[in-house]
Amino acid sequence: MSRAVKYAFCSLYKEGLIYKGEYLINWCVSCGTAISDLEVDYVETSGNLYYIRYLGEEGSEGVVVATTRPETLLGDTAVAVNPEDERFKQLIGSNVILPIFGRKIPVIADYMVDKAFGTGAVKITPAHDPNDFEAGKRHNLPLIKVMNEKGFMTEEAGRYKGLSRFECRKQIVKDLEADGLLVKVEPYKHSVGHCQRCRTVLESMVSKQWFLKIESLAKPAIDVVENGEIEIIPEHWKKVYLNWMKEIHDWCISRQLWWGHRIPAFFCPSCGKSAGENDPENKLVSIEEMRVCPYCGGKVIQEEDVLDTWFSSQLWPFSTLGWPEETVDFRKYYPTSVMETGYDILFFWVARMIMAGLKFTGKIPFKKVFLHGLVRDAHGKKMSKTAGNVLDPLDLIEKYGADAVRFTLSILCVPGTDVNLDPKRMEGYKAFANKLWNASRFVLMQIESMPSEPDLEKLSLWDKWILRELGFASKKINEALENFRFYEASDIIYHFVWHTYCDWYVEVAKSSLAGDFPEERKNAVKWVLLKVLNDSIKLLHPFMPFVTEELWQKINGEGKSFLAVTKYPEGEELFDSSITSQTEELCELVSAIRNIRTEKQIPPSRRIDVSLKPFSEKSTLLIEENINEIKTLAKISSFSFGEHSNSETALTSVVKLGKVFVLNIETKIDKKKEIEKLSNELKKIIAEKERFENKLNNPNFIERAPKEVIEKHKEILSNFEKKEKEIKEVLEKLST
RNA sequence: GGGCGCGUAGCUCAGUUGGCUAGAGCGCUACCUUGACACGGUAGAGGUCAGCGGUUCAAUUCCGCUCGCGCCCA
Repeated sequence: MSRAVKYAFCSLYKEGLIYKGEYLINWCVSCGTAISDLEVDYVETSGNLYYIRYLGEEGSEGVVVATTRPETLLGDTAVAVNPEDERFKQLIGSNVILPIFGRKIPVIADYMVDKAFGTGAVKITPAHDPNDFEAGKRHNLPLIKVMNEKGFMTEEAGRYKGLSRFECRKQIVKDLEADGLLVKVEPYKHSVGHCQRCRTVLESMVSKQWFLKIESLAKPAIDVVENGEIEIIPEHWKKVYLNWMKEIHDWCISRQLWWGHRIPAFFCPSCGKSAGENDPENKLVSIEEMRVCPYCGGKVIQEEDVLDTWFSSQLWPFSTLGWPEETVDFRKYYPTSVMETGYDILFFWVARMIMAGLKFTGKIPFKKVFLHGLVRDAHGKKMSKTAGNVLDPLDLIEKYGADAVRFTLSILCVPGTDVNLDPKRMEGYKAFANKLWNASRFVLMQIESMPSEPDLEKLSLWDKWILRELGFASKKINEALENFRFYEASDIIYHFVWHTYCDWYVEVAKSSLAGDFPEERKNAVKWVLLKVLNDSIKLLHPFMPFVTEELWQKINGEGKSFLAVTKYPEGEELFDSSITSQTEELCELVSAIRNIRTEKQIPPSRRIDVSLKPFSEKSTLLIEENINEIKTLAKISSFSFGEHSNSETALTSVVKLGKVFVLNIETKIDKKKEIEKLSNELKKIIAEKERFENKLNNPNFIERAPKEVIEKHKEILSNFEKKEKEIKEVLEKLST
């Protein structure tokens, strides 16, 4: 790594892309180091706007400037106004008198000045303000440094020398007041740059630092993202990336810290040659230790400064593979496929890896960049030690298990959104792991020996249904994973295992395994139970690696194979859609009966007799074929079909998605309550029905909407009509 | 100041080219220890999709404005 960093530095240097220069940098007086633009935190701060009069040359009233930092006036070398500002036109080119020092400074015209800010005139301190520094370069103004690296006033500050920047401000304000030059002070909110590391207010300061010329590196890095060679996911960040890259500034790569890669550059006290400044033959950098000056043979001294940590991090995709050596790994694995990281370091790291990759290897470092959100606390607050809301992953794992922690992060990983990590949520997924464990236990209990694969076409409706659902789930999970929709993939497998497999299929299987059925049928059910469980475990493995591997071993034989290396189920559409619709109809019926049980407060332990008013021959046949399962699921002792007339104790109904189940259950009913319930239901249905009627009566709708939509609407309408009719009939019977 | 994004159930969030009666998890209510599972089961309650206006046959979805919130860059 160290060698790669030196290599990178030296080669950039020899190409003339690294230079040392006087530059306005962000300086932290407390850390004693320069920091990059990206390490500055802007904090909204209440301060004051000081209005200060700079008198005219011949004692005229001159001009009033507004500033938040009066102490910097000591380093002022001009006053600027907007060239289009009528108020100051006649002043441009004349001089004004700098308060306190009495120095003459020019009034210059520059478009950077905002006519609406303060008085429309601003003081220019090129050595201590980034905008002023740029203006100073444009107008050839001298740089006067009035503050040192520790935040104290310099020689140039005259009688203020030695004061801290804050004391100096107080004193200056006092002195201005005494001279009658302080026009007014008004409270002012502005954002002030703070050091990300120590929170100290930063200074803009002229200083000698090492820089990397970035423009020629940025161009190709813009191209590869613009033309899609590198894909950023979610796409919205592409815009953010390009925006930043197109306004990129030279990168200040030196730091004055005691840790980090020391810059491999040297200077020679005897001949005065110095890397980055007057090194015409680019000899004063070296990957190897250098002792003597290549120009004069004198003893050289190495630069004390170290490199910004991101300078080495940018090499990561290839330096980890052995670069700058042409290793086997490098040849085999570079470029890599996916870079996955938090969006907060898109600029710090990702952008720089792309630039460095293109520069040093000539290739993109990765094909895709997946940016996930940041982990925050349960209510979206940034975790911080001071706020005391930090969650330690090891504590969470201890409490909920690594599988639950991992699954939770995965299901919360919605692209573009931060992760609000609520331990409560983890509890739910710990329960899920437990559920899976118990379901597996049940399946293993049923199976003494491996069932043989049955003829799929001969399977029962329920068997076919769960296999079909498994196929869908697998397919959707694969799609979701391919598109980095981890939350969706996790959600699908969760729902499938718990609410499809456990809630329905396992319960149905119980009735087949317990009943008096031929061995062939039982074998088929066992095979399906196991097949679906095995595939579910495979599907779940990336999200819950530990419990799934453990179960895999238990089911398929300890140490015989590893789940991690089995093929991930791809999923296919099995059988036809009638399997789904028929099963759904049966589930609706079961739910309808259960609903009545609850409403009529029939305890689960009590078996009941049910008769159902049939709605079609097909349905009747379907129900008869699956009567065993229905009886188990709804806890029914006897089931029959029949149109019942009125009965004091029996008639009731349940409205479900597409149907009205009119059931006779032997229990007392409260007619009044029943009528009330159904009337409410009827109201809702009529309202919905009318909505669809209105749409379908609209000629524009019929004309412009696509055919499928119209058909769908018609179907829904007819369902509502049927329901309305059924409910009305029941109501009529109840009220006679 | 410039840019980006977000306001959907009590909480945290899905809802992919506009088209079923807007979903999930947790929480909540009622009933239930039924031979895999109380870290469980069954059935429920709960939403004028922030507000206003526009485009459209049709808007949670597209556009504009307002209010509230967050982030990034100056």
